[in-house]
Amino acid sequence: MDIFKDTLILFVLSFIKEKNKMNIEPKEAEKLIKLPPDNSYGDYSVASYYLAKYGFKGKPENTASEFLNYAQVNFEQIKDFFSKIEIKGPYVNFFVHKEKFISITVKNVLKHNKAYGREYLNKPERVVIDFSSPNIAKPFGVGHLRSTVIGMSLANIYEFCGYDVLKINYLGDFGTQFGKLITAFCHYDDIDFYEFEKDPIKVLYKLYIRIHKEAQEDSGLEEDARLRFKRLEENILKTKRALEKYLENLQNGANILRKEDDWSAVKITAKNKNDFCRTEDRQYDIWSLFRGLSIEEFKRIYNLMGIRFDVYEGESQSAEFANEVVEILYKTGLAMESEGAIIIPLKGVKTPALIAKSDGTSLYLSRDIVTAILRMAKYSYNKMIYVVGSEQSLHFNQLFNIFNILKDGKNKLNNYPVFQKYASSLSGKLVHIKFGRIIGMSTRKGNLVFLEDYIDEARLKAMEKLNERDDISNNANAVTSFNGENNEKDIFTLDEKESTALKIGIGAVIFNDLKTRRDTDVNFNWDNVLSFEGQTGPYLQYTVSRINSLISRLIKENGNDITGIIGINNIMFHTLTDIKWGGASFDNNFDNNFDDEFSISERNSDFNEIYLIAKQISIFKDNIEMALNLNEPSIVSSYVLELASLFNKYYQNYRLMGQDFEYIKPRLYLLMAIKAVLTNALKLLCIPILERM
RNA sequence: GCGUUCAUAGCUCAGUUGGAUAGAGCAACAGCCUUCUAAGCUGUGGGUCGCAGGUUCGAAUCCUGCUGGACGCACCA
Repeated sequence: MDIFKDTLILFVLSFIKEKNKMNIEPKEAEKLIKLPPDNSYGDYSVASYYLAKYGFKGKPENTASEFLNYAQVNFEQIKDFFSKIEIKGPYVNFFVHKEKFISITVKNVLKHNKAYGREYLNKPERVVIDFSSPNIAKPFGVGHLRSTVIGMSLANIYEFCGYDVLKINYLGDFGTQFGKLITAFCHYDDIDFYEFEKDPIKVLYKLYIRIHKEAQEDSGLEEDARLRFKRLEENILKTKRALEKYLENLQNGANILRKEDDWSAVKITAKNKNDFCRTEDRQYDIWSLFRGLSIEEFKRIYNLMGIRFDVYEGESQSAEFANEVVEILYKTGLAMESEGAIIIPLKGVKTPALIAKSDGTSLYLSRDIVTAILRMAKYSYNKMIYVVGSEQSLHFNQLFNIFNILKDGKNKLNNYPVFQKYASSLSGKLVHIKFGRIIGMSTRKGNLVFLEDYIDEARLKAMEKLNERDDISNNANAVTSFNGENNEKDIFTLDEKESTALKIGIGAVIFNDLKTRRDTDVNFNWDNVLSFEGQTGPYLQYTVSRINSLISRLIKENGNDITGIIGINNIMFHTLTDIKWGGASFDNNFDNNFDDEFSISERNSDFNEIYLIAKQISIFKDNIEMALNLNEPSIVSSYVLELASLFNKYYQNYRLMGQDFEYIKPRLYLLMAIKAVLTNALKLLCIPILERM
């Protein structure tokens, strides 16, 4: 909340009302207020050219002076907040009472603390976010990293803004490639089952590469793979349920578990492997095992990064109904035959949507149609967001267009009432949040990079830096011989050091992906990622631990004075350890009863720097809103970098330790406010927060 | 060929949705640790916003054309 801005908005609206008898919603008028590029121009300005929309037709400069006139005559109404008005071209610039601005802004943060930035929640609409979505039986590569971190961050932002968010991981667990993998598993008899138990995914990945190569020369293997996949699909279709009935069950909340959810029942060893491979039905069991092991592996990595999903789904779950849906669409004339395949012609899209192959089997697109419908029946969402790379734009364009057609052609589906209800309701509710590719990402050897190796490089670099620092402080000890009191606390145990290094590595990796706008391709460069200076995750983590350390030192030094301060306890003991990151648990406790009076005088030499910090803090909410509306986490990234930079400048230039308590007190509040905003922002970005580093 | 998208400092990117003098970070150079964590801070240099037109009070931003890159374009996902 920015009471200065809100006051100014109402003031402009009263001007519009008096002159042109128009009533405008404050929310709509927000655009009229701009922030000047430099605070020598003022603190807020009214851009008069926007007033043309509200009946002020003349030259912007004339409108501006008309408004200036009004503002001067009615200055009484806003004099509590503003001290001066100036006109400059089309802008009418307002200067705030800065001392007041600082204390109101800082107090506002401390009052809301962990909830700062989310005081006004949006309607509790349900949003499904579909992201990450790796392929099973493959190591988690960096290819899925962007979707994962952008999706997770968006989920956090939506949740922060009060939405009811459902995070879905839609696994790529279906397709002929898995027939190939089963073939490989059965074909090679030199599989090391000891290794398989330890790191099943790596073993499977190697098998896949091996069979892929060999199959190019041996068409028999291709044939075997096709056959095994067919058995797999048959197994799923054997127990196929009727779509109408199934949808009805879903909407009634029936929890229908399928067999693949209990993969742990399957245990394959060197001894019984052949039994599985030879039995037609058991192709399904083999695949089910792969799937289960993959999910377990993915969860381990997500856990490492502080990422959690509400639901794991897979394409295989939609495969069951794909053929039936294609059949319905064909029978009702919504789809047609072309060159033996089934298509849906689309307006505005040249390539018709292909929903079934000429051999009748389903495709990615048809399964996605099913998935969106099943999810609607199950979760009744207001909006579903697919966080998928921009190379799939055409696919989603086709998918969304199909739902427009199903809405227009609703009547043709009268024979399938439940299907009709859901299929026709999806138009306009689906969004494709696309992002650019990572270019030039390869290992030193030149191949696909696994996420874990990537994180590990960053982790090692962080470890190196931590060790460097140890060396420096050891040398310092040798020379000056500290009294040891603070020193003892500052030294990491080996465990702490290792977990810190890991979190720094993760912070570096995640922030590197979230700092640029989604839609631009990311040029990958090891030197960039492994540099922890400037606009990086570690810089932000460092800033937080630095501010944290300063706060605790100040509290320690001024302990007696501080305990007497009203309201500080609630904030002081808001330690960093109780902050969960990535898991998105946001505080709803909006009021800390913080009402201590304080101010920072304009006469102090650090006043202008403090004012700039307060200004940055005050625009947090605006930035969150923008990030939400544009589905763009990088807005939060830019914001938090700027705040960190302002703090670091202040920290470097003004020393607090050793000052009078009267001087320290308001600045201590400021520090706590900065810390609260920084941690709130970093949480939204899934950057691990460190108490010290 | 068609479609989508991008082009801003040597490099990586911002640029408040058409507004005031185009900003950061790396890298380069020059400084700052007996004092709150130097993963930091201060300063210097570095720009025909790909090119050419157009729209208007006003364009890095919108429109058209061109150049160059990325991605996609029927039985993969």
